Order: sequence, then C-alpha cells, then structure tokens
Amino acid sequence: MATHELTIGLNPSQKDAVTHTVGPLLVLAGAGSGKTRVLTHRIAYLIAEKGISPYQILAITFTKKAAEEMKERVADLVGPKAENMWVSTFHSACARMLRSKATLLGYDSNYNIYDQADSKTLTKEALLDVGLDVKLAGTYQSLISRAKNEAKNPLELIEELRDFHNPVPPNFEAVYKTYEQLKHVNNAMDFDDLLSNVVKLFDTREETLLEYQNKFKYVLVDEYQDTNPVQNKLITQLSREHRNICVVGDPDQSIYAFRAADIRNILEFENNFPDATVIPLEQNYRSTQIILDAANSVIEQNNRPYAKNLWTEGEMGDQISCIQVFDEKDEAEVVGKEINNLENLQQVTLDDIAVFYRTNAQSRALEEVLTRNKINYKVIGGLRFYERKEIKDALAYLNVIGNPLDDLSLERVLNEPTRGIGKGARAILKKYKEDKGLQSLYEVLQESQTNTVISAEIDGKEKQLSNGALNGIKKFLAAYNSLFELVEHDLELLQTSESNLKSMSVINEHGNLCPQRTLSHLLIETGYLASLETNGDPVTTATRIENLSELLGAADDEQYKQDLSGYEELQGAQPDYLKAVILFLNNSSLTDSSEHHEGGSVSLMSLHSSKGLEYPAVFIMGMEDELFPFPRAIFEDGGLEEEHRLAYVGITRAEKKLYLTHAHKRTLHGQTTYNIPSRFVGYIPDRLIAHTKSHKFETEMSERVSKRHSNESRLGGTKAWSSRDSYETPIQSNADQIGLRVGDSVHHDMFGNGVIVELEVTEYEAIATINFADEGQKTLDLSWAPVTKI
DNA sequence: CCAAGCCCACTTTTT
DNA sequence: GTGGGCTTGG
Repeated sequence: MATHELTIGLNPSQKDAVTHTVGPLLVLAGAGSGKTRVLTHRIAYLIAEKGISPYQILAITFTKKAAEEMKERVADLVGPKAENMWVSTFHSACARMLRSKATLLGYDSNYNIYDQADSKTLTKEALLDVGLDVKLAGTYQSLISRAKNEAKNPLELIEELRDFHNPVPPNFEAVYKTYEQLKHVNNAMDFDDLLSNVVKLFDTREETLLEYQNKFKYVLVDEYQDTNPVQNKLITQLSREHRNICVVGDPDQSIYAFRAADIRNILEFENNFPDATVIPLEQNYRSTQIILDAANSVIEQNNRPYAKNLWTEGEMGDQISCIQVFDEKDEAEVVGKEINNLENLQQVTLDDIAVFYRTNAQSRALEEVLTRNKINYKVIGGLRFYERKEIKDALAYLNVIGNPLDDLSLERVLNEPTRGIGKGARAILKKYKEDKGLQSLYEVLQESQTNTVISAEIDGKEKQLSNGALNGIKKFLAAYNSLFELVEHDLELLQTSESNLKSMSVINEHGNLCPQRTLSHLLIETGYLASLETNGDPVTTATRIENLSELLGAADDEQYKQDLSGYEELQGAQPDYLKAVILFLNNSSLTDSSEHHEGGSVSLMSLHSSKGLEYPAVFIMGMEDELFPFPRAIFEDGGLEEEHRLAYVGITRAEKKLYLTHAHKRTLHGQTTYNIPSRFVGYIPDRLIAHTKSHKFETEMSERVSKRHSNESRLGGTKAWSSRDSYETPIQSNADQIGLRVGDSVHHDMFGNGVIVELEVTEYEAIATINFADEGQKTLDLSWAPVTKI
C-alpha cells in the first residue's frame, strides 16, 4: 500500500503522529480523536512504508480484546504478515518472554500464572506459616502487589510507610518472603511477577536486555495514562537503545490509580525522554458539540497540565437529558422505557445503547426490568468468566498436569467433589511432603498408593492417613492414571502412523495432548461433572454447565490444534506433548471473559469498563453525590479528580444521546439512603441540559405533601409518622418553620446523633448536611430521612 | 468429614 | 441483598 493511501483521510495532527517514526513520541489523544486509527496506521506505515519487519514491533494494549482488534485492523492494512507482530497486553508479552527465560529466574517454562484469588489463597498460607490471622490476607496481598507495581522492593515500601508513620502490618517481611517462596516451589508467578520479573531480568541480565532491545526496535503503548511504574520502567528499558517509543494516551482518562497506575508517567514523559515530540489530537469525531461541552465542563474542574479542549465539526445535537427519579426501581423503569422509545422512534438498535454505573451492584434493578420487558442485554465485567468457581476448578484439574508442582491447584480440586479428603488429611499430606523433602503433593499422593504409610506429626501427635482418605486419593488419581494410559496408547499409535489416531484420541496429529479432550476426560472421570449435575439448585447448575462447555469450546480453538513444535517459548516444556495444554492454560490465565457478542442487546457496564468504547446512546445511572462521586474516593489523595475523569470518560462515550439519572432514594447493599444530585450534574451548564422528573417521582412527592396536610389536621398520627411531623410540616414554607436550622443537634435512627452543618430547602426537599458523631458527614433529605430534633 | 447455618463486608479492577 | 468464609452440630 502506498504512503498516500495510509495517510489519506487523516487530519494534519493524525498524519504527523503516523509519519513521525523516529525518536520518542507522545500522542495526547483526546476522547474520540481517532487514536486507534492513528496507532494502526502508524504500525502499517512502519511496515509498508519504512520497511520495518513486523518482528521488530511491539505494540502494547491493556486488554486482550484491544490487542486482537488492533492486530486485525493492521492486517487489514498490510496483510497477513501482521501475524508476526507482537501485539499484546503487558502481561501476555511478559509471560511470553518469561516462557523462554524462566530458567534464568529458577523457574520451569511451564510455570503457572496465579490470578488474584490464587494469590490470596497463597497469602493466607504464608500467614498461617508465620502464625498470623488469615483475615489479614487482603492487607498483605495488596501491599505486596502495590510494591511490585510501583517497581519497589516490598521491603523498601514498608520502610517508606514507616518513615511516614503509616501503619505497617506485623511481621510483613516474613509473610512476604514466605509468599514468594511458596510461589516458587509451586512453579507459579502472580500477575505482578510477570511484569516485575521481566524488569528484574532486564536489570540483571545485560544479554537478555540487549536481545529484546534489538528485537523490538519500535515500541508502541496504548492507554499510556493507565500504565503503572513497573510498566513504565519496562518500556523505558526496552526502548532505551533505539528510542523509537510511541506512547498514546489521555491524562484526562486516567482512572486506574487504585491499581497503581501513575498519571505522572504520561505527564512526565517529556522529562523521561527530553527529545520527545508531543502531538495533541483534539478534534473529536465521535460526539455532538453539546456532549463535548458537557464533558469539558466536568474535566475543567481538574488541574490539568496538558489541558485539551475537544471540538467537533459535527452538529450541536440534542440536549443532555437529566431525569430525577424516585428510587432505583423507578430509575430502572425509566431507563427501560427510554430504551424502548429509542428503539421505536429512531434508527437505533439495542447494540447502539449502553448503560453505565459507578458500582456493579447497581445493575441488578435494571436487569430485572429489562428481563421483565424482554429487552436483551449483556452485562460486561462483574464476575469474570475465569473467576467463576467451576472454571477455576476445571482449570485446576488441568493445571495438575500442566504443572505438577502446583500444589495450590491440586489442593483446590483434591476434595472437589468431596472424596473424604478433609482438612486433617490435607495437613498430613502437606507435612509429609515437607518431612520427606518431596517436590509436590502429587508425589505424596502417588506414594500413598504404594504400600508406604503416610503419617506426619500434627500438633505434637503422630497422625496417619485414614482409609477413607486413602480411598479418596485413589479415586482422584484414577482419573489421571486413565488419562496417562490413553496418552501412552495414542502416542504409540502416532508413532506407527498418524492415520491410526481416532477422532477421540487425547493426542492430536502433532503429538500434543489436546486441551479440550483432556479437560472433558478429567471432568468426567473425576466425577466433577456428575456431582455438579446432582448437587445444587438447577438454575445455578445449568449456568455452570453452560460455562464449562464454553470453556471446552475455548480449548478447542484452532491454535491448540496446530503444530506447536516451532513455538520457541515452549521449548523447555516437559514432557513435550504438554505444549498445547500449557499454551491453553497460559491464555486462560491472561484472558478476559470470552464474551459472545450476540447481536441485539443493550450493554450494561461499570464506568471503568466503558473506557475505549462508544455508543450512539448512553445512560449514566446513579448520578448522586453519595454514589458518584464515590464518597470514599473524596477522601483519597487526588480521589475527586479521578472521579471527575471517570465522569469525563463516561460522558465522552456518547455519540448522540446522553441520559443522566439520579434517584431521590436508593437502596444499595441493603441500606437505604436519600441522596442529592451529583455535583457533576451541576458542573454542566444549564443550556446543555434538560431537567425532568419521572412520573413516579412527581406522584410520590405530591403524596408526601398531601399526607403532610392530612397529618396536620389529625393529632399526631402513627408513631412512625409523628416522629416525622416535626420536620415534614414546615417544608412547604421555609426553613424557619422546620424547627431545624444549621447548628441544631439531631438524632437519626441509623446514624445516631449529629449536628446540622448545612441546610437547603426547596419545593420538594429539605437537604441537610449533618455531621454525625459516629458516622461522619452525611447529606440527607429531611423530608424522608428518619431525623428528629434533640 | 461434611453440610447447614451464621456473620460480615461491600468501589472501581483492563492483567 | 448476596456471596464467601468460618463455626458448629451431626
């Protein structure tokens, strides 16, 4: 493809970003400014125009989905040679490097990747070892993770915390070291290790660093504002030599500080690379001017070193619709109805519509309404596919083969389904392993089946494995033994002739153990599937089985059927036939849910998950001050600015229509609150926004008023009502008559005693900010809240 | 050893 | 309102 074709249709800034191929480059890409287009065209330009080999390009994205999409789009431009390019997430690029370099770190190349849950289990084990309460696991885990992501030694981080008089959990060093050891003996790395181990390798092995510096002469990073220090260090190391580093991002969309993302990476890129070229992209091709103005008005609240102002050549568009609703059920009804309207009146399909919320728990009410009204929807995020119990169990069964040193996985499924191998039995097995210096629990299990007596000292007493437990182990091992027999048999067949293999062989024609058939063999032979089918309620069972068959489907992916002998990263795999299984396990650990994109459904997701997406019509629910901004974020350093950015991300997803809803009353986590509209709504100028109230809100509120009148004529009323009369009656007129003013002490049924610090009375509401002695400051609507003067 | 029942906690979370 | 983790009684 010729040059002019690769830059045609690009605006001047985009064109600069595409053709500036030498030296460090920072592209400040505002929302909807054609960032992906720039990235893909730039890669294509490097390959087609500059003759750079795809082997020399490393393109980093944050999600696997984004990586696949980018690869596809580059392939559209330059053809199939794009296949040789590393387009991947930080984690999977690192995992790939570590597969071939694991031995340098004392690991086997078939190491497992532990997710957060696995890592927590292991942290608990470490705590147990050190003699601390396992309830503290979360604290230790997050400190360890934070240190690694901040590119610090965890012990250094602890010192720092101490220096600033922050609380440090007891015996941290011992727990941390034990945790690291446990991982190592399990031949496993956690997510953070993937990054920090590569950095460590680059720091300590000059030849390895040189190898990759020379391989990746061109490095591109997408969503750079969300990189954390270790990721930044990694790309700095890689590109130090050739300096062809291109980072693309938007500081206004940095929303992952809680995961150690550091906005300074992008803000200080020019310090890191003083000769960097900076190209801002401010023309927006996505949203109407009104939506952009609204987004700008929110983000303007922040202190922004790289302030951008998005503009469009497109139309002004419709006003933003801001609807006050009664409660979360009403909110769901209103959104559901409006979705119907959109579908009926305009040329909008359900796929064009998305609903965002601050917390995943908010989706429930809407899901109920959508289900009832037969509107298809898909929830994105939430409980992820690979975090589901049945999926983790199934993968653990497979892990036992892929990495026999992985005791954590073995323990997970040893008694799942129950085989009479309880806590006591597991303690004996583990102690025995240590006493005998065996490598793994799997070895202990095997030994238990010979005539060896398995016994160990537990709490000062010598204990022996019960017959029941021995029997259970026998059953457990039988599934694996039968599998290995099949393997042996099939490998022999393959040796004589490929055509001898039957369609149901566990070994494929390339001599690799087939992940799908292996998994289904194990699920059946271990009795896992059968026990799933007979236990538990039918609905959950049905979903779980569905999930398992989806997992089996993923295992059958073409890539696992291919000849993997040339897959350099897996050279060290032992035994050789496990390559496909290891590759499958690797991919499964680093993949987000394999979402089936059934057409014709509304998308529901958290605001965080919405980053990078766009929809013609967007709803943002729960625009309330006690929810968004999230109260706890306000107290964190820079927390409110991050909430602003989150709102900015949400608003800029919308192409044409934007709806904001806020509920008067909301029940979340079983607690009811009475909320005022989010301050973010107030940031948006009136000319951009049309305020309406839902029917339910209107009627409920006027009922309140009329009830008040009738209560006045009666004497007192019920006890519940009489306590409200003291503040309800005067709302109709003014604050003086409420009998409550700023400075008054009040009692709240739930929050206890407090003092009113602010009071605002409107037609329907009396909004008070009350400082409670025990619960801190709350904003409440006095026309509803159970508050009395004391 | 296991299943039922109790208690708690609970933002966001690309990997 | 719900799920995970722990305790207790069979």
